Amino acid sequence: MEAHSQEILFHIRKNIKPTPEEERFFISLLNPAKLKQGEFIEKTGEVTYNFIHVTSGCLMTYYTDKEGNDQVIQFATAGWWTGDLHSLTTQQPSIYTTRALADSEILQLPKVRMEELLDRYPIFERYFRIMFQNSLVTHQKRIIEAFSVTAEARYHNFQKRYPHLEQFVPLKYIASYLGITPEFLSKIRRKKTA
Amino acid sequence: MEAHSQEILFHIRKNIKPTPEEERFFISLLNPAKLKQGEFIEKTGEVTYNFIHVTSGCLMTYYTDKEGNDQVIQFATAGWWTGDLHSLTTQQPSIYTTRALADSEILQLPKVRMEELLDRYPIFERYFRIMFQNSLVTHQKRIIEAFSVTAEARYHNFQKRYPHLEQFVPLKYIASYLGITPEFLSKIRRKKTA
DNA sequence: CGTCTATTTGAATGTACTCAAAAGCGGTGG
DNA sequence: CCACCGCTTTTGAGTACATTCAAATAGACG
Repeated sequence: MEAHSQEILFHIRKNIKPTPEEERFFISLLNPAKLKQGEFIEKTGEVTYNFIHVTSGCLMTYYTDKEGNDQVIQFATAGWWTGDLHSLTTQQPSIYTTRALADSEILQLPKVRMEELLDRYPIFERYFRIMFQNSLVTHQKRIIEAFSVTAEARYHNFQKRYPHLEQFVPLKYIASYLGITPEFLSKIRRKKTA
Repeated sequence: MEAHSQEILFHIRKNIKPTPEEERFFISLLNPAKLKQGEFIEKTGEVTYNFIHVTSGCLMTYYTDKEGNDQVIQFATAGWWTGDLHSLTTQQPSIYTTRALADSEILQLPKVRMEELLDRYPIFERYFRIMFQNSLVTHQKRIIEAFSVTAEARYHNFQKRYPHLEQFVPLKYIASYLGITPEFLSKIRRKKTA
């Protein structure tokens, strides 16, 4: 079994305790892939066929509105799942784009394989239930923050929460994630450094 | 079987097809309750012991920050689940308050009963997995909207999406849900009516 | 080294907030 | 049935946070 598989099993075992057979089957469904920095894995307008697990590197998912402005929804580093859940579920064209911010390794779980998995071994229903539940809690907090905290405070919280990301994520994407313009983020940073 | 039970089964059957025995067991775990308008069901600082399903009426969940400002997270009408998932999972004190906006009927699913249910009938893992997955999609869209759309447009989207809510929810709570002040919502409304 | 993109800076502007006060509305008691 | 009280909603003036636009500077990559 490869390093890839060990990585994802490590994350899964934090939440559920599958049998060796369940683990083996799960791993057998995954398609590994490597992405170069800047490479796209899912594009707006296309249907999403895979749920994506990040083994190494970093991916970002963003929404592009009619005016062409990008809004970053998520940065996904090792151990995270990413992609467009809505498109994956409904097989409608995706409203998001996902691309690699750094050279990355991913594992792709195709929708139909995922359904097979869940039908055969319901313990994985529990796994994804817990993942989504935790993610929901995080999303709720982000909504609160968006509405009740200034951009400056949001940036400082971001730095505390994801210290490693600031190292290599271009500031304009961090600005987008925080819901502000790159210019304003620059002004916030000047203030702090001064 | 009471009206209560039929209501919740109706919603569950949209997502999964439980056996009669599974349905019977599920229903047996629920504690019905009635709430008067304004009544609290979960309070900040207290641990959440129940997952709450709304059968009729309307509940709202909000976060109160250090300055005492309320931020409405969710309105829950018939067919919705509500409460503080984080507190329910971790048994840490809740950061949210949940109260009835109108006379309401709810079904409470205690945490320990929910765990029993999920251990015994994994089909309910699927049910909650789907619920959380759908909720996540909605939350992502709300984050996008918070950051990339003006308050005026958010209000109009809200009107389209929840036309029935505006009938009886005080405007100040709608303002809070939209992340704006009641004063500013009033100004938006004046503009439209004029 | 030159080119392309990311980041910074500054001035003018706009969106939404704060504070204070008036108006509207619903219930309750005399 | 009306008057009063408390709470919600509206209005207005002044202000603050964040944006837009334009341009300069800095970095990264071939």
